[in-house]
Amino acid sequence: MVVRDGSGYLQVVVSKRDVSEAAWNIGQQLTQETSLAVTGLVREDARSPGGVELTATELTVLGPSLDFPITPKEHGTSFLFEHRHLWLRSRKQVALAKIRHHVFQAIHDFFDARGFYHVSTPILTGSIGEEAGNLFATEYFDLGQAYLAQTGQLYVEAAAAALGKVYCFGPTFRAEKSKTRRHLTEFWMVEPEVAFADSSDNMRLQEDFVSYLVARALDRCKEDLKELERDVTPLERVVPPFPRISYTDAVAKVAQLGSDMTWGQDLGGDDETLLAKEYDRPVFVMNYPKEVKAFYMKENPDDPRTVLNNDCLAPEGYGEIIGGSQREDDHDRLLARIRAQRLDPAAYGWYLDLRKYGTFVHSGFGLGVERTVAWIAGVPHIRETIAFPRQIHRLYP
RNA sequence: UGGGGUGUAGCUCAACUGGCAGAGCGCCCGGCUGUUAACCGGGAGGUUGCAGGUUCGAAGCCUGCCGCCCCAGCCA
Repeated sequence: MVVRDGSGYLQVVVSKRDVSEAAWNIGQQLTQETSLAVTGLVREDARSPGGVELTATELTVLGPSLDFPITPKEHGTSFLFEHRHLWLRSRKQVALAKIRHHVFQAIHDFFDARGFYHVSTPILTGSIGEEAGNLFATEYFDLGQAYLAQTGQLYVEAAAAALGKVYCFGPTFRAEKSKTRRHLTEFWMVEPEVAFADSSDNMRLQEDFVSYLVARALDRCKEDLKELERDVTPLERVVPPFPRISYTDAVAKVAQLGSDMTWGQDLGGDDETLLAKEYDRPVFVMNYPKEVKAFYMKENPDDPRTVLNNDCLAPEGYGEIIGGSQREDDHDRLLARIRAQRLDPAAYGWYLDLRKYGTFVHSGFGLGVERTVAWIAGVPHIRETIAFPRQIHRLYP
């Protein structure tokens, strides 16, 4: 049999001549996922996977397990997600959980080593954010509606004025009715924000950051990547600098490759895949049309139809893992953008204040952790990269 | 929200043109075995998603409803 304690797997051999009759009988009755205590002798043995195994001398059942629903055969996704609390114990799910852990740890290590401060931004917010239609609403005492945060960015801009280099890292919520392999209604996003950094500085930080996360996974998750049968050669190519292409050039390029999109539209999922396939590492697409992007992005002085932003597209069809931009730091221009998008300036009073009292060039980005983990681990759907995914049709378990 | 698909045993699926509802795995009983998703023999297990309709006869055809999956949009 194989036992598991989280640190790894160990093959255990129960041999009739080495155990009491009672222990032998227990061994005969053992079922899948029984919780047990085993005492014995560790031996090298070429026949064991891993080369080491344990000859049991004592065997105690701590918690029996009858009719464990997840058998070693095939199951469909609906069934597995209904039993997510038990599915977590499967080898591939354990490997994914470990990769996720190391990515989380690497995020904190990267920013700490570069002098960033971690700031906790609120999950309950007023109506401030990007698009009101995508917010989860709840009652908030006498103050009316509150919403679950869909970004910490605006808050982290305020913190950057205090601390220079900051990041927030937490769950974010989008009430989008999205049903694709790249979407969850609750996901984790890390959002750095840097004072006195422009759009170019921002992309340099992004390529260093993404490369660091990949390198960390390659270093610490060898066994887990192997368990998932992930071909790591594409990951080994992920080193700075990443190629940069303007939105305008990207449109021309995907048109050449057969897409029918035109200047002014956002890049669709197919367009992103088409473009990403042209490169052997993540690629930056810069300076999108103003109309398809958020109000807080700074206008591009060289081409006022566009803004100083960038997306970062992961290779192998994993799509957008980062959206970032230089922020509009001029009070009057920002106010004009807020009005142009028919947002309520009163709700953004504090955000406008940041431009009123010692404004400064600053930039930042948001990286979707589940998308990043899915790409690194090579799994087709991001819902497996989080222990209990929240999707439009799933709230259990 | 739109397009496509799907729903049959605990699980994964089959069942020709509408003609006796089946297999593998799991489970139970027995055997064998340094195993790797072990193997061999036997057994139990069904309101074919729900409601109605057509028909001598419906898992299959028709109508309505429900669930799920994939893709698109939105985005990270």
